[in-house]
Amino acid sequence: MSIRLPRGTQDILPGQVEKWQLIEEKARELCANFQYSEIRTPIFEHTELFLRSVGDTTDIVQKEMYEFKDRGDRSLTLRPEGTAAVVRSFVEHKMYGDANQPVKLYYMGPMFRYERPQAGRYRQFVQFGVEAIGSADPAIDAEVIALAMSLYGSLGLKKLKLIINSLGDKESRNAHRQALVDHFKPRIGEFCSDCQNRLEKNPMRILDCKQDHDHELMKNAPSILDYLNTNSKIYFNKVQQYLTNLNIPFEVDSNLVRGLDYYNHTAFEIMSDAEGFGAITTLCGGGRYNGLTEEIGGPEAPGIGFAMSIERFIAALDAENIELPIKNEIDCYLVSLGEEAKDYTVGLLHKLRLAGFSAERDYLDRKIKAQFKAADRSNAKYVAVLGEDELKANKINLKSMATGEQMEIELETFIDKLAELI
RNA sequence: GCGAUUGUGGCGAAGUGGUUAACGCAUCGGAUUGUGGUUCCGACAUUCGUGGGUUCGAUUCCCAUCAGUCGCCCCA
Repeated sequence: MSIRLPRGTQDILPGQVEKWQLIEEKARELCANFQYSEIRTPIFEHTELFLRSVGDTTDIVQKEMYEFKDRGDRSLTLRPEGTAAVVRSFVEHKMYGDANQPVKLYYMGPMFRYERPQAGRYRQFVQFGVEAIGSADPAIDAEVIALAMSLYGSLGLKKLKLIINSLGDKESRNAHRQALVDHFKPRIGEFCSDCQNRLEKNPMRILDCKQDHDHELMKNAPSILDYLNTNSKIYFNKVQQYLTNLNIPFEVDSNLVRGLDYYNHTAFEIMSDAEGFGAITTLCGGGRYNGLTEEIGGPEAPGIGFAMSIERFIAALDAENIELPIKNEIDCYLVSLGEEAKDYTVGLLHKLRLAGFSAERDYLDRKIKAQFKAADRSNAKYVAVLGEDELKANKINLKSMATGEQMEIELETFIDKLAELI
């Protein structure tokens, strides 16, 4: 049996990879306009980093980490998400001392989670993410959200839903937490075992439970929004005001609880509304993480960011039947007949390419008809035919595949002539 | 971790306890001795995910295993 790719991974083949390149290109462009710089961090980190940042009660840490020991018996983990590493790097390289503040970074690369693969879920997947660290201005929350929405918009996605919530600051969260415990505790026995565990560790995540979603205590559970203190309330209102100014429609959903422990204040998710998108609808998730830098051993530096999956981005594009402007054309395909002409095309082909044309020839010793078919299949604009006759006369026959028009050209002026035509 | 479902040529897809494993697309060759998207003709799976069992015989029945797909949990 031949070796197949590991479960939950995928090969991105020609024909698909162009979509990736286009999205990556757009993301970089947009980041340049928004003034975010790329940062590249390792694919793996010390396991400790994720325990401290993502949180050891989260599903990511409890059951999804690709954790391994290296030869020095160190516990390392393939990164399950990007924020932890970026913040680690921010602290490690003392970027809080940089002249430009806040520090605005983006990353793009593979993440790893040990899960059962299904639609829109992989063990290795690619995230594009952004982090703005060093500012607690609600305007930057809006900026980060606007960046994500703009990227989706720039490729034509329309059926998007932005959901936001505020988890408040520490004081608000604690007050809410207490209210939740008081609310659920008397009847926690009626909930699923997960929720029973959550009650003490992270009661907020009970709200996120789909199993107990219809329980009556769920419906009148205390909402975080009622427990926001004045500062948190002002902050959240500002974010909403800015989004409105930017003409970005959104919904507030007080049940939106992001899965990672480090979030506070603004949390948001962008979903696809497209039909046939499958069970997974979240394209992008993010939020504010004031306090995370301290968690990792640095000074205080409030941050916010998001991460989006490129796989899901593409799935959303497909679900909306959006054709991306991708073309793969050949300027000139060289058709040759006879040994001598074939030999000659080796050099001519190279010259064409160095002159800036995309050019190709046959390598399978095919008949002229098959060479034309190959040229047609690969969207060649022109086909140049070189046979014994042409070679003798020092000419080449150039044919436009669109019009069928043909002309005889002096071999010496061939490249110049082609340049005029294209 | 749990559940459902599928696994036949490059792709799509029929099929049966017994021998020639349909068909379509793609590809290659020819009709058209040097010209593309049409048409016609021809070629193209010692083999039905892998291992084991039942059987005189298994691609077809059973078991296991691996893999894909979808769903639950959770998430990007």
